[in-house]
Amino acid sequence: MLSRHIDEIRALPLFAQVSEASFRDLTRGAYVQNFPPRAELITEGDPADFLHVVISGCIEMFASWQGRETSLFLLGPQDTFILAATIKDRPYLMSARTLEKSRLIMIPSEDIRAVFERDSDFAKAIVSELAACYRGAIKGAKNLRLRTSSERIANFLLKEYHAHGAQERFALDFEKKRIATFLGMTRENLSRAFANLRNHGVQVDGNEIVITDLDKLIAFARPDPLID
Amino acid sequence: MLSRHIDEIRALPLFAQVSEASFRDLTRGAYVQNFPPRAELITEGDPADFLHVVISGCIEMFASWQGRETSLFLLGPQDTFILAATIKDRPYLMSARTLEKSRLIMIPSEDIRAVFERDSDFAKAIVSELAACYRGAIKGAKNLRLRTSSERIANFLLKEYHAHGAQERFALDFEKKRIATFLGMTRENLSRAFANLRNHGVQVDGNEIVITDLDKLIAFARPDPLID
DNA sequence: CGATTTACTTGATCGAAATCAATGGTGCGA
DNA sequence: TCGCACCATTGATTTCGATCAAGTAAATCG
Repeated sequence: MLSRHIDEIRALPLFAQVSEASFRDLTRGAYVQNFPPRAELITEGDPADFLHVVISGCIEMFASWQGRETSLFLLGPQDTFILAATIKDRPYLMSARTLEKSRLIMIPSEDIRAVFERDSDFAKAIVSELAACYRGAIKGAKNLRLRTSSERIANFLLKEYHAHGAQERFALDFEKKRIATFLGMTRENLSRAFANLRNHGVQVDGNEIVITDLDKLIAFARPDPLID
Repeated sequence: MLSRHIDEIRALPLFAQVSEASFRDLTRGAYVQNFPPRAELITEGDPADFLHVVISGCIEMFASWQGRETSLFLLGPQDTFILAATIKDRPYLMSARTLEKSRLIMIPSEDIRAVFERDSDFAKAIVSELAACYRGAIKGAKNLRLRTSSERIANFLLKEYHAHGAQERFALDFEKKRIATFLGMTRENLSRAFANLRNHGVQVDGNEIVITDLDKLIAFARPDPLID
């Protein structure tokens, strides 16, 4: 089960530098599991029994309080969760659910902590991963608090544009509902914001995007390496 | 200069477990500096030259974009910033300014990275600190996104209440302006929210707080260990 | 002591986004 | 092919908080 994925796991940044022995210790108790869409993987408040690594699919991290719910992150292949809870041996602060059919590796938290204690290369990898997660969280907070929804979409489209080889015409990789979640707004407001972008060099037809005026879009979006 | 503070630095969680040799290496290039109120200590985008540790005073972490500004954290004694940028050797994502007269230790980032590489106890302390920062950031995001401003204040008052030995009458430790920043709102809305809490078991007079009905306040605030 | 700044409060208005509601389009299975 | 989900769009309304505008009280300073 696990062996079919050994190589891709080994290549993940978190494991690339650890010794062969440590890697065996980490994978011995680990297993790979497939989940259907909309499966709740972990629930906030539960003890952090496993570190999860996404192999394929799409995971939403969210949190609830008093019947309200907010989406905090969207994760894809190679992302991990929730490292901080695993390390500190504290309860999860977030819940996770699949948005589509997904495959994950689950590694017992005790194994993570044990290897962390004695393999300094693994400890370094963890620090690097944690620091990256932290900076990602800060960037997300800035994106949300400093920009309007139209500005967030404009920057999102610029990133997609470059991810598609700077083609002026491309298709969105996700359904709009998911993009709305990802950008922290409702799908109604996403629609309105897309409509609004017609004034800023973007044509939208279904999930076909045409950048009609790149300079205008950039002038509106003002992408910033300290946020994006 | 530094020697007067050596003991309190040594006692910080980040340094408590490191060897004497590592501690010397960390403090050799470090220095203590005093800042007046409203001094800008670091600016987002600058290279991460120093890890900062607050000895006394109060520091606001904030970020700007396109003339807008948002306050992200308020730090006090024993808090550190910005560890993640130092570790990854990336630019700061946030700016920092003093809110009052403050004293800080500044440790060259290279020294942090050097000791981190070879002292695994220090590496562990860094992981613990980073994980704590990360979880703090998540809690902050949940507090902000899942609660209204009145609810945030209600929970803030409950924490102050317990910090003052569960006395029903106590004085606020900060000026309201600062509390507003800390809770992510304007001082006008803080005033309104305080007024609103009169319906939920709290009397406010200047910076004197009287909890007239604790159960009512708790019922309104719904404190949650996964947020507070 | 009076003058000026600073902190706080309160009211009025504005704006961004959420919510509610209605409708149109598309794919899918019976 | 018909119905049925599900997604997306659009409009109307509401809500929360920000902003603007006075005005008061307390603190500081000449």
